[in-house]
Amino acid sequence: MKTLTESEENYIKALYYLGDRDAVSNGDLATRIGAKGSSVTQAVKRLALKSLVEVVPYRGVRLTEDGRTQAIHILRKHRLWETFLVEKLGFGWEEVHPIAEQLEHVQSPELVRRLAAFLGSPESDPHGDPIPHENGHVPPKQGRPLSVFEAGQEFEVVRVEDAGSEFFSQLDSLQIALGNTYTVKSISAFDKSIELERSEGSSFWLSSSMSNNIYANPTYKQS
Amino acid sequence: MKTLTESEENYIKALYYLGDRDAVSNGDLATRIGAKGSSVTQAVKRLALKSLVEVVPYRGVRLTEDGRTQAIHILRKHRLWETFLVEKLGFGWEEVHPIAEQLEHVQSPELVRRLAAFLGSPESDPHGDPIPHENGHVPPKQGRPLSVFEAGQEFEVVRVEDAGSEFFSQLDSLQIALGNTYTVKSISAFDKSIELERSEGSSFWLSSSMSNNIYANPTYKQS
DNA sequence: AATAATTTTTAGCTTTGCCTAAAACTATTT
DNA sequence: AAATAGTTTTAGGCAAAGCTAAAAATTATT
Repeated sequence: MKTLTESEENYIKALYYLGDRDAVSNGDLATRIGAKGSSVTQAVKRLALKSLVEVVPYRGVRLTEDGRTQAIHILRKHRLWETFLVEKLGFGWEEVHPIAEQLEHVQSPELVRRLAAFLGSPESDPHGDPIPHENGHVPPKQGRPLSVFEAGQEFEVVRVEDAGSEFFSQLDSLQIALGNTYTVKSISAFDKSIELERSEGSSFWLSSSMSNNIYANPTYKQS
Repeated sequence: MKTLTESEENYIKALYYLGDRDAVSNGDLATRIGAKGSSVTQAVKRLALKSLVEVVPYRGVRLTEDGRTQAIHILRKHRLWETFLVEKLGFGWEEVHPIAEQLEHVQSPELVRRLAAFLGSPESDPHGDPIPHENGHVPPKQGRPLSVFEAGQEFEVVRVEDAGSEFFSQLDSLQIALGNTYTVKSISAFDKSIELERSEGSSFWLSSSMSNNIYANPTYKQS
């Protein structure tokens, strides 16, 4: 398993994100990477030479098992570093992504092992995304979007999708954080916005564009 | 102050190490970087275009004030990360250099600030080398080589030079660590090897090639 | 001072990774 | 089925960073 360049790592990470085991179109990959289609064509050719992907011209690119394994390891590093930045250095959860994108390229298996241990082998990162295990196992993503819950349902926020820094500051100003529980008070028939009640009694409205990026598990309160 | 490539950062770091404000020869720089002279000639031309160095053909290269400032910031990052790796992750002091060489290239001033705070704003790294301040001030290197001490003198080990992993394991097996104090019991007239006495009474001999890489401050014991 | 040895630079080649513009292929629509 | 629209690939450039081999400049030696 040879060590990859930073660009190569970014490509297989993007391929895993966009398609996991499925084929990804040149265009989607180009958008995700932020390069032109012609650059992507070239890049995936190089990746194919290293058996990280399989390419069918005009049809798309797909990770090989080897490529997928490597992608997962990079994801593991990314999420461990994000956890470190928030838990140990006190960064806000909206700030850590670009820094983790740099840190994830550092090559040292021992560093990853020690970092994970230092953090207490966390199961999920500050956004609630699962941290792949060292053996390559990727736990499933937790939670369902708030839109699926009905009035009266209590739930625990377990994950948020990265929808930009404005989304995060909105979350912060509403004091929404992972682990918090709320009850659905009502749902607007007009625009699907949701009224939530905090455990201490106060309540507030959440637009559907907000709630679509918030994932939760129902709590079956002991009666 | 534009952001540099990893290669550029390595060049200015090498220039700072080899010459600080003095000119460095192409050959010395090539050896340090691990590249051929012709590559170095090219590289320093690029650096000169960015006003990081001044080049006089056939005469050598010298950092500009801007280049020097940037070198010091990289050194600060390097030594902070080494401290993190040893203090927080439990790495041995002989293992951390190559990992810190990767981490030092991560770009985020806020990360450096928070890392320093997290570590308690350390003055020196695990080898006893001074950590440059955020404002660019570089504290002087501490200690003098053991060879300058005379029999009967007590001293505190404050710094070691990186002389390879065998050197470090030798230090470990003799239980020599920063902060420890010893007394010079005798000095061999033949090969300048030194007999040292530990505070608990036991003693051992140290070859001059070992002692030349160990730096200490005399302790003036209160009588 | 002239020659020899060493160091540095120039010239030309390679790979990575990006670009634009044009050609080729696929998909859609009439 | 043909024309058009959209996507992907090819062709040709460019910059960073390395290399080798040859030329030029500097330093050392006779």
